[in-house]
Amino acid sequence: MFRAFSDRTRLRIVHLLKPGELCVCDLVAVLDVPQPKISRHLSYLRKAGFVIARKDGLWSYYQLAPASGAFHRKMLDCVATCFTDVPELAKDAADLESRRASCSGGKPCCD
Amino acid sequence: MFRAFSDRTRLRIVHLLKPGELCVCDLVAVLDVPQPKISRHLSYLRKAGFVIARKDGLWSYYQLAPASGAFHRKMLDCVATCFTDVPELAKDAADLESRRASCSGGKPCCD
DNA sequence: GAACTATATTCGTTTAAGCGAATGAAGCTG
DNA sequence: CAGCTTCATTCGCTTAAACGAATATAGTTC
Repeated sequence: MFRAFSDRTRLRIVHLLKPGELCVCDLVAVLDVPQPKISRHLSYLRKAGFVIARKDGLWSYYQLAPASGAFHRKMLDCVATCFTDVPELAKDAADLESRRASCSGGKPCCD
Repeated sequence: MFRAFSDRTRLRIVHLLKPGELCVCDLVAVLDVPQPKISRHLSYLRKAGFVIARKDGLWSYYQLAPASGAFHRKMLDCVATCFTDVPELAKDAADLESRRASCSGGKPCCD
């Protein structure tokens, strides 16, 4: 369980997913890591029950899974606190914001 | 940070230390793992700032470190919740209790 | 001080995690 | 259908974590 959060990339993903669901291409663009790496970590988080996937045509959207128990809830709480301490994570959120602003269409812009 | 808790043996140690300080030999006896392994994990936890050591003659006593910040506090909170979910941890606590009963001296009994 | 006890550390090996590159699968578009 | 886009998965490799065995350290007891 703790192991799911013991990786930097996974933490960054969870952080970005906190406000709401995101497309895989958004994560790739904002975190600036190769797409297979993102998919691998998303798969890990999905199997651990921390995120859920939704497919819409060509795109896959991920969001945090609703807490499945007391431990899960505490865990998310704990992660949220951790976010305020790590500057890199704040930068990710800002990057996402600016990306959101630049592509205003209803569909994601993955180019 | 999360990585410190991502190991089964370390989680068991932290669990046993929750009620109060323990001697290394207690941990070795209760968890039934080799002494060097216990010492290695204690060293890990000490460097991560989660436990503190106290030496009294021939024995070393370890206890949980006081929370050093919001994140640390949440983390301990999270771990406490996790304990109720894992049966193996409950067994450890019971083993410690029975060991406590059998050696009633003021000093630990490490034989 | 010699033998013993509890704990810490080192060494070499094994095992698991994470990664890049390439490939596969599925849906869209023209 | 051909080509393109998004995402998932596999393969081989590299790196790091964890381990057992042996050894070192430091304090105790006789």
